[in-house]
Amino acid sequence: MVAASHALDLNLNLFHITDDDIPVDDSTVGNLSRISKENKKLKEMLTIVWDNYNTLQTKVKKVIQDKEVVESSPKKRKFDETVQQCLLKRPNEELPKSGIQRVYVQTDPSDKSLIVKDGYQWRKYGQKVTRDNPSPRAYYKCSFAPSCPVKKKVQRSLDDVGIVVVTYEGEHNHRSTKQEAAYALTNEYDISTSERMFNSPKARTTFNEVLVEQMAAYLSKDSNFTDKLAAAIYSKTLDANSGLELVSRARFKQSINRIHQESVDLRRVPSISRLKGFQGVDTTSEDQGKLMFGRAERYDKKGRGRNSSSGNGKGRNFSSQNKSNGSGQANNHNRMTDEVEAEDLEAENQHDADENQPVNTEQEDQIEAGNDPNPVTETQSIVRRSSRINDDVFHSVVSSDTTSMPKTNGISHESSHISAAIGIVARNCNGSLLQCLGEKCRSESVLAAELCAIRSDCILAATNGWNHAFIESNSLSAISLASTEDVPPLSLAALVSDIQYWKSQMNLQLYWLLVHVTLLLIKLQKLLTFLM
DNA sequence: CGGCTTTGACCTGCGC
DNA sequence: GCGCAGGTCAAAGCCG
Ligand SMILES: [Zn+2]
Repeated sequence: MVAASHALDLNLNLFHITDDDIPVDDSTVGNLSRISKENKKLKEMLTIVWDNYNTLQTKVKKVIQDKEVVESSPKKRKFDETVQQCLLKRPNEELPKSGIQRVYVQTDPSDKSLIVKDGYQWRKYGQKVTRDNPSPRAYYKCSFAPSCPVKKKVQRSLDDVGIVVVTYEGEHNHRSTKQEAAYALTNEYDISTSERMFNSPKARTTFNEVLVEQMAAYLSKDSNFTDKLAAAIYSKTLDANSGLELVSRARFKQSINRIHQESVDLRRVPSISRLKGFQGVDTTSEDQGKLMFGRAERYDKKGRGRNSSSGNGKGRNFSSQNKSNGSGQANNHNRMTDEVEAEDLEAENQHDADENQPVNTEQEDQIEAGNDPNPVTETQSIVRRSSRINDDVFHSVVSSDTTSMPKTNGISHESSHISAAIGIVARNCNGSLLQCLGEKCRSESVLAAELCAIRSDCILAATNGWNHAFIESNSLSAISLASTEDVPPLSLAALVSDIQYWKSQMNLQLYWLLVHVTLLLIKLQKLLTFLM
């Protein structure tokens, strides 16, 4: 994330300064054009990465298909127990006849529904009891039918009731909903789109404002760049003033200090150890099943009410389940608090904190990262509650930081587990703290830790009933994985499944941070034009 | 009211 | 042709 490291605070404070028409020196302009170029490069890279990702995904799929199907003992199923659509175990099996694909999905045996979420929308058109299998077979057509010819059959395995066999027939001639979202992320949010957004007063919705503000807040973490810019603007102001002071130095200094302070505060916010009354949650891999268990239970409870008790032609009663949306929030909340057991921390308004206590953030960050001085990666994700256009709901923001480090002497984070710390902070659009919690997590890879962070964000959003929240991560891989309906790597399937579950339950949206970097840079450019 | 599920009826292919 | 099993249709009903 090169672009993210060149940050500029563009929040409202700074905009007030711009009203006074401050000139900018050439070095700043140079910086900006450089960033602009970098951003372009990043976008190109993104396209390449995305293509590579898809290629890789296809290859992985193929490899998995070639692999022999190995039954795992029920005891070993620590992730996938009771998971509705956890595509954990069974590799796909492409039947000789092309276009027919069989997928084995681990589900809760007690759950009689035959719903397998795979990112596409289906319309059920039949259900039959088959000869030698007690559980019925459900027939689905793609809801884009007749334009899309894909059909699928879903039936529990005869050998293992915990496994659902899904037979796909044909190929979709359209993207899935998740692919659509991912595509929108990578392609639609290009410069021109952003520019249109910011040029049109109508389109400049509250949401976009918050989006940019939050991104600005995120980027202002890099005090290095804000320092430089602030200094540049300040010096230019002094030069240009020549007797006529457009901005009082005191006011300007105050603004700069504020920027610093906010930058410092932003660094402080995710720091778990600083949070009063913080109580971490250890979600080591052994415990990961918990969350899913709760989820599955809840899922199981819903949609039971409307089964017709009459049998079908063959004299068998079917119970079926509704789609998995719109479940009760109160229940949701209880579950979450029961299982996560994280204490919601007291809100802390950081804008009130005007005292300028110098903080060596670099040092502190290292301390907080743990004893290991060589953290592998840092993930930041942000959950934002958007205000829907017509709702007068105030905005709130939740962000989380993950710092991962090798568990053992840092040989390779692929071969050994890593431990990660996840701090989650809820904030409103002003940056005021609303809620904090944190957890430790041990995962098999950095990517898993990133997914873990995203999942935590999802869970927090769900806990608070933040429908339509936005979840951001600077890990493209994690976002991509969570946004595609393709079969994830086995080791990540549970996490991905969890994220997708919450995503659909709460209508969450996953974003890659670069998108917002782009948005911010647009605004930055506009600011500079204005300044000059 | 539209989209989806349910479910009995109907269609089709196959073996005898 | 008949019976059987798998697959599909479509009317009725549910639900947001
Ligand atoms: Zn389709």
